[in-house]
Order: sequence, then structure tokens, then C-alpha cells
Amino acid sequence: MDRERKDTDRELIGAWTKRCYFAGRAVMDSALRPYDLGSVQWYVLYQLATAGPTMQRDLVRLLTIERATMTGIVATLVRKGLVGQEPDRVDQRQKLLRITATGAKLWGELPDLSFIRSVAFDGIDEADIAVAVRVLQTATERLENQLQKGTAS
Amino acid sequence: MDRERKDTDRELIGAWTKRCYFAGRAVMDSALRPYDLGSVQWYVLYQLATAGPTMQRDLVRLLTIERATMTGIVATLVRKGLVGQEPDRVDQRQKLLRITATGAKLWGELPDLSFIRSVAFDGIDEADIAVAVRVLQTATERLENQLQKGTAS
DNA sequence: CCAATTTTGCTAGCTACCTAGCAAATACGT
DNA sequence: ACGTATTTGCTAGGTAGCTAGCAAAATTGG
Repeated sequence: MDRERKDTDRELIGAWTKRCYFAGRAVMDSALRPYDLGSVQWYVLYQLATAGPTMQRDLVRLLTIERATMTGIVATLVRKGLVGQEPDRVDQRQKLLRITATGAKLWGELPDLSFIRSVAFDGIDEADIAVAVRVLQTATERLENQLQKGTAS
Repeated sequence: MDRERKDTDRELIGAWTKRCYFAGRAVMDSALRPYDLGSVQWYVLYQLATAGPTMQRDLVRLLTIERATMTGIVATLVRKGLVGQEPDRVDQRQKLLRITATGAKLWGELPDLSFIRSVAFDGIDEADIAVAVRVLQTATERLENQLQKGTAS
């Protein structure tokens, strides 16, 4: 691999990272559209259906998104009647989320989404995937670190 | 690498792709916030400052986003007075975009953003980056393909 | 030359992300 | 016990993405 190729990959990786993220979301969104569910709404439902009632702030940590973002997603699910939200008994600041009967019924009707991962990665060398994960993880950690420094000023 | 590790990487790559994309955008957004510019607004300005006046629909293809998304971004830049938008002489459907004097002035004041790529990828083996690009590109192409099929039904 | 099709950009309405700043509740240190 | 932190979730306002459907302009095929 010559020098030019190297430079090109460094320039391309950002664009492909973005495009891959949106392509995956597009397939997921399109599979969920008949059920009027977004990709993150699906994930919240998955968590509540699978692990049982969960504190909103724990879900924030699981998804690594901002509290304000979660507020909106939960509000949508509550409005649709799929999720219940009530203050925790002992810590009144926290909200406990719990899937409703309607939510559980919908969850049971949803298609299996594992085909998405298969479509994307079947047949790709597992070692290559491991390398990709390492690169993405390293870059992410450095960027998040940089953000701390940049914001701290 | 054992079987468990393999499965784990396949489960992780989606999450890290998303997180890496948002981490990069966060650093970019934070560098541009003092100038009241978003990351894609920056890219449009970059294109117009570097390559000269450009047709809106060509920019749509360059960025691989939807026409409706571009409409909004251009509207914002026009509202801020940084970009001019006028119908093309020969094809009245198309809009020609051109950086304004104000836009060019702002462009001249913007900081160099190449530090972002350096922070993220300096010191990472170029061969690993190449592998990551290949994995992301392959997955993206397959997912975009799948979307065609899923939508065509 | 004209009808049908394609291209382009728009609006409306949605998801999902963010920051900034607020208020209430809890935790902590003296 | 009490004042100061910190934690949690909220609102407001902005960016960037999407689909669906419209209207105008251009292209294409008979």
C-alpha cells in the first residue's frame, strides 16, 4: 500500500463511518415503519421487555446519549401508550420506566431484526471486524477525550 | 480469538460506528460553535469557497444526503447571509449556490479543523485504517442494497 | 409537436441528536 | 442540622437526517 492510498483511507474513514451508521439506521427504520417505531424507541422497548422496569437515568447511560435526548424519546413512548413513567419511591428525582400491556403486545408482534446484522457483516472476516472495532473504539475515545479538553477551556 | 470474542465484535461494531460518528461531529461542532456554524454548513461553505459556485443538486450528490435535507441547510446559510441561491440561467429547476462576501470573510476566519483527524487517527496503523474502511464500505453497500429491495416491495 | 416521464427543489411532519439553563430532590461536609 | 454539591429530568431552541407528496421545468418517445 503506497502513501497516496494511506492518505486516502484517512480521508475516507470519516465519511464511511457516517454513511454506515445512517445506512444501518435506514434499514432498521424501514423495518419498523409499519409499527410506527423509531430505532431508539425500539431499543428502549427491547430493554424494558427484556430486562424489566429500568430507571430512566440507567437507560441514558446504556445508550450513551444526553438526558435531554432521552426525555424526548420517553415522552413519545408514553404518548403512544407503550411505556409507563413514574417517580421512584425512594428517590423522587428518578423516573422508573416500565413497559405497558399495549407495549408488550406490540413488542410481541415486531419482526426479528437480526437480519440487519447478517446482511451487513455475514461473510466478512471476523478478524477484520475486530480490527475495525478497535480502530473505531480508539478514535472515539480520543475524540471524546479531546472534547473534554476543548470544553474545559 | 475465540468464538465469543467474534460474536462480541459483531454486536459491538454498530454501537462503535454510531458513537464514533457522533464523537467526531461533537468535536467539529464544538470547534465551530463560536462561529455559529454546523458541521454540514461548514462543508457547504468549504465546497463553495474551494470549488466555486456549485449547483445545489451536485452538492446533494457530493454529501449523499436527501434533497429535502439540503433544502434546509441551504435555507439556513442563505438566512445567515453566507450563501446566495439563484435559479440557473439555462435550467430553471436548478439552483446555483455561491458564497457571499460575508461568507468568504467568515470562511477566512475559521480555524483549521485538520486537528480532528489527527486526534482521532494519528499513530493508528494505516493498514488497520484501511481494513476498517473496507469493512465499513462493504457493510454500507450491502445495507443500501437491502434498503432498495425492502422498499421495492 | 405533444403527452408522459424524470428531475429538481419545496413544504410538512417526523426521529434523534445536541447545548444551556432551570428546579426539585438527594447527598455530603462541617 | 444546615448550607453547598450533585444528580435527575425538564424546557427551549438548534442541527442534521428522513419520507411523502406537490409543482414547475426539462427531457424523452412516439
